Amino acid sequence: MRDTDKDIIRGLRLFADVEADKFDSLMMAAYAQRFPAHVDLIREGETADFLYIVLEGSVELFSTSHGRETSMAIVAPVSTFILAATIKDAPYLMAARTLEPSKLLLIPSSNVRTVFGDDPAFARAIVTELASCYRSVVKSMKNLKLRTAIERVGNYIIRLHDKSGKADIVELPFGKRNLASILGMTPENLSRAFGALQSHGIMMDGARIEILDRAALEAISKPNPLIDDPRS
Amino acid sequence: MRDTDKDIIRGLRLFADVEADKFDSLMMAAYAQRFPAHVDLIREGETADFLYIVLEGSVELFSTSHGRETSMAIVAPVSTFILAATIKDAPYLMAARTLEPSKLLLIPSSNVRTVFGDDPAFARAIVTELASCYRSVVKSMKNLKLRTAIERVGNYIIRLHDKSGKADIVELPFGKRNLASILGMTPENLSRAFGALQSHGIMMDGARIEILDRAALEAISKPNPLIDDPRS
DNA sequence: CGGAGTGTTGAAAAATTTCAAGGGTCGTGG
DNA sequence: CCACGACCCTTGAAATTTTTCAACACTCCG
Repeated sequence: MRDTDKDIIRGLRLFADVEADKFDSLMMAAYAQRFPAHVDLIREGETADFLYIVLEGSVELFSTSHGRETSMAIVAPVSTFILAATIKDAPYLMAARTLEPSKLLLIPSSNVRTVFGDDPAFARAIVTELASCYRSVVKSMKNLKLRTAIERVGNYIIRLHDKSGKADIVELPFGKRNLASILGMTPENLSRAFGALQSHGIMMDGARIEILDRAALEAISKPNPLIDDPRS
Repeated sequence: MRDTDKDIIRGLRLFADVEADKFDSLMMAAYAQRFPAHVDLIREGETADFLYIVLEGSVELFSTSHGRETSMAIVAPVSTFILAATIKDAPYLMAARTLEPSKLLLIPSSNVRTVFGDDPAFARAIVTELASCYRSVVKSMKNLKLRTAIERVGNYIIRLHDKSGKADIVELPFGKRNLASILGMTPENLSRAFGALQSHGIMMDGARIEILDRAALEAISKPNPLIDDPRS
């Protein structure tokens, strides 16, 4: 692995306080690799041989059952995925594929578990990361169960707006088909939701969204920090 | 705390390998308490002062947003709840109330975090428990997003059947109103789903369900181990 | 004996999905 | 370089699912 990669990884909260020799032993076993877009990385049901970290690009986590498919999450840099399966040495509950050309770090699960046992700082970082993942899924589930389709779309736009530093125009970070699946609806329904929201403070133009009236958007979306706030 | 309680707790996987003095320091700070049915234990947004463990009875985790409410999970003995908030010292994302008279163990969050740092065996147990919780929510979410209402109800019955050791008659462990919310539908819709399933291998009688034709029930429910299997 | 809470059923309303068609973009191969 | 096909997004209309509203039976408890 290249030293520049190593520096980036060292900077992650997950590894920040890991002892030097433990970190080196993890990195020795790990390797960074580039993948083209739309490549299958893992399949549901396989056992978790590696912990993955997205360094560049983005990865879709999705699940399938009897002919239906749904996106569970999109992982952007810099984040881990399938940490829980790695910890439990259990089969993946979600499949993963690249959405765009991506650079990933793969660390053998057994090494992760070993260092977890040897290095309390790493253990603490792992458990914090896992707790964050858990809370993130809980928020997704609240989003799905407590909101209508239009509210979900509206709040998604509000979050984009916040992330952009309240820019006048925000851009969808991936295709509407994927977004629809993440938000638990069909692409057609997402299209109509965007249409409906144009009377409530936004103006769509392809993947670009102009925020004209944030207050109106909030009025119909009813944001809730305990669902939307990425901190907490 | 009574010694019999202590023995029960010592038997939990979470505490099985904890060093004796660490365990005692946790138990010294903890207390077991009985609560009547339908008592609010915690509210969303409060900070996580305690880790809870259900010793007897059952607890509903639920969430609210702008006048709507949904059940997120029902916690049966012996399990923890709100572990992630405890670890992160963050606000609860879910509220909790007893469903029936219950006995709970409350351990101050700060003690949990301290022992987590001091005792590698406890750290490992915590992270395993948390990973299980995470995987459990992911499965719930797959259940919601990949299945129709009838399939969710059918698979719920199949799980009950399995848990009972394939008894001819199984009993719903809590009210249909709660079950409907857990399964992401209205009580009316659950009623109709039960009705529809009577042509597919079951016979309802109040809270009792007779399993007449497991194969027919599976045919319409399409079970999937990566959603339904509580192990894995 | 009320009265509250729970579960069921029917009918109407609303939300969502499905099906079908068409416009647009992009990349590849002729 | 252009044409074609593949894919994505949008829109309309119909079908389906789900929710809502209303009424009613039943049980449990005070």
